[in-house]
Amino acid sequence: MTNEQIAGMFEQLADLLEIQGANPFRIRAYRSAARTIKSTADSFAALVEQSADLTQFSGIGKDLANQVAEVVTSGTHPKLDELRQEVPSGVVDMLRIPGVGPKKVAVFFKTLNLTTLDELKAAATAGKLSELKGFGKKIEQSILDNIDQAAEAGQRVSISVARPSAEVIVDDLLKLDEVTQASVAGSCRRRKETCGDLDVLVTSSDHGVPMDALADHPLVESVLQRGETKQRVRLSSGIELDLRVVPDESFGAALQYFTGSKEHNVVVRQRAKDRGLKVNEYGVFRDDEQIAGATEEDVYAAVDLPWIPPELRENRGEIQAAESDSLPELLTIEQIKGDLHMHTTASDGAGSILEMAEAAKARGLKYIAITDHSKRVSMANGLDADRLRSHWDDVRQANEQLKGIELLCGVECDILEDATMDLDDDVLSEADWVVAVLHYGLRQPRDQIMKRLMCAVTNPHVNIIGHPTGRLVGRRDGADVHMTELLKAAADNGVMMEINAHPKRLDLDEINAAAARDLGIPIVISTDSHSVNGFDVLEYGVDQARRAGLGKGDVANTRTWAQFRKLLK
DNA sequence: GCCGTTTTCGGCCCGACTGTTTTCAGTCG
Repeated sequence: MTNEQIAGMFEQLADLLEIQGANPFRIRAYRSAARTIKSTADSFAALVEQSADLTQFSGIGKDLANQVAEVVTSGTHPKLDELRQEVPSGVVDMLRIPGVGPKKVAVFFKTLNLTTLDELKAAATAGKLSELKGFGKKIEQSILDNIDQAAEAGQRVSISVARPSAEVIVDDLLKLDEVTQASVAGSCRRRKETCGDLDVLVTSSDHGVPMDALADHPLVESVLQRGETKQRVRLSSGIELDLRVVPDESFGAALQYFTGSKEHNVVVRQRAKDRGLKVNEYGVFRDDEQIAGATEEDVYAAVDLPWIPPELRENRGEIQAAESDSLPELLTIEQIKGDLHMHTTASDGAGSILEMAEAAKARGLKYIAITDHSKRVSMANGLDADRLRSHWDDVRQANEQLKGIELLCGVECDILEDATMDLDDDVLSEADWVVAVLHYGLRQPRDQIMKRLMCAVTNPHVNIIGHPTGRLVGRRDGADVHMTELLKAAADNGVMMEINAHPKRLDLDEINAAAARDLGIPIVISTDSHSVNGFDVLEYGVDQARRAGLGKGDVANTRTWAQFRKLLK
């Protein structure tokens, strides 16, 4: 049972309790525990086996600790099963309709006995919803307008899709004479892997101007809401965007507020309260007097904290670090000197060795490793020993020709389903750099997955585990990796860990990357480029590292190759 | 349901927008 699964059960429980009208703070407790479990690197299943004290984790008390133990040992949750009996899953699906929350869902279920989205749609079409007390024609129509999207609603989009749109809109709003400041906020500013929607903030002498400009923007499909200070639109890409217009003296407070995360802000506001202050999106107030708010720095200073980088604002220790003046100096993309994972036409890449090298050099990289696939990946034209040796000859020859960049002979070697390496040790021993990866058999049981990873970690020639879990963001869970065990073995055997920068992978995630760093494992951020444009994704890997709190010293490919190779076993 | 050393009870962040109301509830972020 993975942390994700345990957290998922608590989240379902919270949804069901909400529809039943349970105590909102009890519901919050379940959500908060789910969040803690999801954002912990250690496996709760393993912790239960070791009889560890789970109440050491924030938001998990005696009762929830028992529930976790029960879930892990029995695989089921009696209270959840009971609630599922009482509330059909189709009722929970109704929560995905924008504008429909637990209270309305409860009315649909309890008074009209509607149990699926289809039944709800039929009832709305027949005009039955508007006959309910507290409901009218507008709500009914809004449900009809949105119900077909309910299946897609709530789905998050990749940061690589969301962020470019938001930045174009911010740039265009900044061109308006009436707009003085503008910024992306929300999860996009925190550089999360995915965004549920976009938040954009502007200050303007005239509220109407930026709102009109947004409504007419080529990326915008329709306006969903418009008030005095807030406008919600849908982009043609399907992403929804909130625009907020605030006065200049409130820009910092609004930016802080709308950047979130919610959990981070709760702590900031509690600190304000403890100091007799109130923080809202308009500023920091003592009684009715505004004492801060023009800049984010002022807001944090008002609660006795230094400015905290948005990537860290998740209430995962950054407040304590800020308090003790030990916030990390986060990695920047300019500090990356080499890229150690990429493909060429020798396997499934689109660029030649020289094309990839020139493109890397043009981006300021000083060294790259050519790491084409090994033979098991036949679909990608993976290389056997003979082809690989001949390919390395070409790499060495290219290295002779090129000035200003160093080329390394590498390979992305599969860890086979039977826990052996796809290439023999004598071949691997000739490589400058060996990336070991799982591609096939990701659904194998944990024991076999771990056997395979241990085979790679203990191999004397393997330098790094690439995309360690094999997950695809929002599409496929990774293999059932016992991460704590893997990281410990990697640390013991001098094996590094990759943050694969491709926005579909971002693997390790920020939780596990931080856990690796804590064990002193050098992290390498790699693009896994399959073409000369593939290097573009580096920024997403850097963002992931920043969210993990990594600095220059934690990331090995900030070093020159001469320094880097001293880290190799 | 969690949390805490001023508390083991009584708190738990705050405001905008919408739609349905004649002053507020629900939803959202």
